[in-house]
Amino acid sequence: MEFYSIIKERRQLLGLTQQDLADYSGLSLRIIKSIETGKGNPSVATLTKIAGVLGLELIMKVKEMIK
Amino acid sequence: MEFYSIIKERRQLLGLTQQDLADYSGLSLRIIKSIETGKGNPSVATLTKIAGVLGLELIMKVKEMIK
DNA sequence: CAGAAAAGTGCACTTTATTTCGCTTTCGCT
DNA sequence: AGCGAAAGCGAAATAAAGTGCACTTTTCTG
Repeated sequence: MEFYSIIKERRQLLGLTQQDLADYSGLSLRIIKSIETGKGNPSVATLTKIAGVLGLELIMKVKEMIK
Repeated sequence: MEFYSIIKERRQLLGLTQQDLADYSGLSLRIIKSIETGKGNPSVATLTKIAGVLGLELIMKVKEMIK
């Protein structure tokens, strides 16, 4: 699952509009839109702001190998 | 645990130098250094290149609440 | 169906990440 | 002690993220 779809789904689950997410995260509406449509390449700082609002966390872990 | 320390530890575990990681990921040595010292704010694409080399993955998940 | 709200797009602009150079410092090793 | 490899830092140029505005399209909803 891609970032943008996780963000979009989570936002909708919480009943927030893109404008709400922009306001609460302090990011521009424009960047929220581009990220959710998969056209953006957000920075870690940007993604972290979004994640904070949505109750998500960004983590890096050792990749599971398919057996 | 922060990104940069995970990257650094994983790189060292694999016996790679920063130069190796730069070469394999196609990123500049300079940016590898800044990320590992926590001074960078890389994009998802940049982090994904690094993760790919190190056998790591970047994921976004619902945050666990402390009970 | 009609109107409004939400989502998506294009452009010009500002800010910041990334690159590339070179130099200094630190560390492990014989 | 001294060598070389690796890490850290500075500056200038370039690539790319992020912003704000105006607009179109889609999706609610009444």
